[in-house]
Amino acid sequence: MEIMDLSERKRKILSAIIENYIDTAEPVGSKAIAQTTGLGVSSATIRNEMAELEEMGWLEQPHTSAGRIPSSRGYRAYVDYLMQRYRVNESEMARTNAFLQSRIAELERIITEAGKLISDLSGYPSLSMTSRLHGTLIERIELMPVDSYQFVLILVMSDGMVKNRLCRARLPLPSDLLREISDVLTRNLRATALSEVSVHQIALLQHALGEYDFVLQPVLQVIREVAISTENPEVILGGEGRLLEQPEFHDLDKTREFLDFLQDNESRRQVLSPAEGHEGITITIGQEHPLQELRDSSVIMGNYMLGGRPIGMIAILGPTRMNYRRVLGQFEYFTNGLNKLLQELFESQDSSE
Amino acid sequence: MEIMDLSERKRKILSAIIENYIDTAEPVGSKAIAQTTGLGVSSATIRNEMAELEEMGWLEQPHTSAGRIPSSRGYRAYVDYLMQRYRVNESEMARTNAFLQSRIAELERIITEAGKLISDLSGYPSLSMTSRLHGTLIERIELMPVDSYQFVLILVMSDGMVKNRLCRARLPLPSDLLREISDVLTRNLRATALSEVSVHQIALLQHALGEYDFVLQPVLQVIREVAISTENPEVILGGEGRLLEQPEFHDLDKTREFLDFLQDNESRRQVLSPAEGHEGITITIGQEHPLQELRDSSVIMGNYMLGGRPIGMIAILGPTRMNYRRVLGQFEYFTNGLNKLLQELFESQDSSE
DNA sequence: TTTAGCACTCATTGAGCCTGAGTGCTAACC
DNA sequence: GGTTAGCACTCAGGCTCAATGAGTGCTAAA
Repeated sequence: MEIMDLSERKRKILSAIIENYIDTAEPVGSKAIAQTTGLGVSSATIRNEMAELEEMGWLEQPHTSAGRIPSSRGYRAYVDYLMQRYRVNESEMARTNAFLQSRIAELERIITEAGKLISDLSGYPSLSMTSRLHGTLIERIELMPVDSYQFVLILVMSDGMVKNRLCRARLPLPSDLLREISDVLTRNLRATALSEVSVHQIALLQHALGEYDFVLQPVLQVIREVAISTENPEVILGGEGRLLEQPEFHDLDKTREFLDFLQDNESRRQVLSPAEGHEGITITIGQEHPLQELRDSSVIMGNYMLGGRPIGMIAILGPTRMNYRRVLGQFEYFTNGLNKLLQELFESQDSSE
Repeated sequence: MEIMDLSERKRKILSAIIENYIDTAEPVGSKAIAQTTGLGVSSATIRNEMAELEEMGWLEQPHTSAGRIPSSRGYRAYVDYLMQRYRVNESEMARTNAFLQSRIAELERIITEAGKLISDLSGYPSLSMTSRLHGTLIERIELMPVDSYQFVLILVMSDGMVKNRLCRARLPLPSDLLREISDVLTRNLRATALSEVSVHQIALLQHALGEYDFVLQPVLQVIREVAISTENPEVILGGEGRLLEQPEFHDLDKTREFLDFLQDNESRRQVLSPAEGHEGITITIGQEHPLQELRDSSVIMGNYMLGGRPIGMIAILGPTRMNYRRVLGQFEYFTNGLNKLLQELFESQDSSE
């Protein structure tokens, strides 16, 4: 039986139960529904309807003499069909816009900062990950003097990503020499993917640099590190403390177990796995998630693309009783803004090539 | 009465009680002490000693028929005089050394990463903060091309700190033009403190850059942002979830309150305040800390210096029952390594000027 | 000075009971 | 046929109360 085949009244009752349960975290009784929904029928009628809704699998009962709580299927129907749109309020808009306008132009950081913001707005913990794709190439390598023995190594990638590192030299390096070395490095390594720097190239460089070949060591190390972090992106967890605000995490032992589980980067990546390849927003509710550990949780995930390539993901984690309406509203508002920003960025990049 | 005026036996008993309590988080009884310490006296004797220790203020009793727990004063004596050194084990050494050798040369990051490591090793949450002092000057400003409309702005400070930002231009900027602009910027702003860039300098630059003066906007913005973050350093909290592993945080409401308190950056800075100006390691136990919120907690703080200037702080947060012996051992081992590394860095910087 | 022994205290635990919220069902009503 | 009032029933949560046992202080003897 599809949700839309139900009577208007049943759907109203189901929505009311879900929203009430989301608010209170307590099983919802027939009396409360009769009073609050204004359907003009008695609690007995509601009881009959509720019994049917349970039989059809939209609701569950923790024990005989308790009220009803939504099943995963109930939440799913709510999220997909019943829920009304949440209007993001002034202050949420303001915070989001201020964030987007600040244009923290390093992509890595924009995503992790965005995770914090989302966690702040929603009141649930968030996960965020930047996935830099293999397509990006070395654009430039520059060594800039700090003092005569120290220099900053700067690696610029074709998509504008920048890595820098402070290095010390065995020999004094005057700035014009550094500039020369930078040119040699850039000429040899430009347009190479990070993971494809060849032995041949290295040998050439070693030859070209002569007694200054020691600068190759940090250069290659940075390249290796960036390549590795590209393949094993770190997923950042923020606002974990907010979990405690949810009554479902009042069981200390379980909560600790759950937080332990979230400590591990590999686990975090698996939390995000259902959204892989899905553009836009993905939601998993309760058991829908492949991970056992998340059977009592829901995850709202957003995948961000730049010119067809995935560049990052943000997710919000909450109990299945999460406030889908509000959180989705906030998430969508943010996602739209960010995507517009990314779009602009992409177009400007595009038009200039 | 000073702790060292006590009899050898009393001190042994006090140590044993503290260590037992640190392990179990349960009040310690006379029988347990009689059995485990091997003093060869009966529990009755221990009882007499314990009663005296309590009278002198080293111990407390939660209620008449319970065992004893250490007072703040007791912990203090333990930390200052009684505690034996903890020998850092192989694996802890290995992790610490690997970390230090990786030489994450950006100071900002070394401190925050260090916070994570310390939290991992100790099992308690950690705070970390980089305090860049006002002494540092602009060393160089470089604009590097990404494509014809985009460039990376790189700000290098005299202490090797680097900030970068991806910028878009209104006009195409060929690379030799960018190089020229970089030279103009660097010549005009070099050796200026971030907070002291003058209106005069800006006017000069504006004049010199002509129609390309739009690049000034991002440059000045980055300078402003870095200046602000210098004065209001962010204190980073890591491993907050580990608090839950401590039985003293089994009271959900109090724990949530505590975590809320730690959400605020200003509070975090106040947590670190007792270590300000103190080189080396500072410990506050229970009520010793000026903050009311920390009356049941202890804080171990380390201040890191480079050439006489404070450059960062790391702290571990735990219940007063924290395992001082182990944590201090780990903290000291790490601090020594980091200080040696910083020392080297400083010397090399020094010798080259 | 140490110890054995005893009376006492009190947090913790579990059993038993009560209460109230909520249900399902039935019979009457519209 | 749908709706409702009413009633018997269920069960989680909160309460009291007694039993348990870990631990203490004190005293008298070694």
